[in-house]
Amino acid sequence: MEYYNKLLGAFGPQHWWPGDGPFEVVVGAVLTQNTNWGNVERAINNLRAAGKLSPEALHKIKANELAQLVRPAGYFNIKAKRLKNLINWFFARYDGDLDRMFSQKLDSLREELLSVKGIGRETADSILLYAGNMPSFVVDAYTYRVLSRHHLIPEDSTYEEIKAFFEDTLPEDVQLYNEYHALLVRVGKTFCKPRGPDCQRCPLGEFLDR
DNA sequence: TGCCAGGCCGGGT
DNA sequence: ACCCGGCATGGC
Repeated sequence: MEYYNKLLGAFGPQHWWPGDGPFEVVVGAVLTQNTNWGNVERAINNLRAAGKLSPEALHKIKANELAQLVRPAGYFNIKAKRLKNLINWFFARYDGDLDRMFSQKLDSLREELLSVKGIGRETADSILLYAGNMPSFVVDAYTYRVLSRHHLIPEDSTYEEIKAFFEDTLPEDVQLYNEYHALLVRVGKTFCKPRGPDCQRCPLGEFLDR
């Protein structure tokens, strides 16, 4: 919580995924896998312009046509398949009804999402938190890098361990999880580059090793 | 120009 | 149980 307050004080609210509706967040969560958000926005704009930004439209569209629309997001063939996998499951299991899906219990819904090919932990947690407003902390490469560089977690921590590190010590608050993750991405982008120390003026303090 | 981006899967040790 | 290559566009 102390780190959260430092980051919030340094950067202010990041307002991630506020509007646009939960379905767009679901789509964005898949498209942003290992990809810059700016490219994801282009892909989403393509979908919107083509009238394909709805569960029904994505259910009907063919994977190869979808791939061309999401091309700017990179890995477009694989992401088109992953989106189709998710949407097919979503209709088979929940009849394309987001409210029904998010009325499930968090843990069981998370397991269901993870069973869809192409939906891993971060994507599942992003959907749960940012689309479903469910308290599932999102871990990503920045989270790991920032925490391990500052020796807040062991180098060999797993995803689930890092997730538990936050969930076990923070109040279970959706808005807090939302903002904290966004702030960790922000501080990671600004100060914790993949290479080099370059941690001057980091709100969490400097680290000396790389 | 090379490196990086809000990962995940599948195959090989 | 890890480790690694593949997937691909756009910005700096």
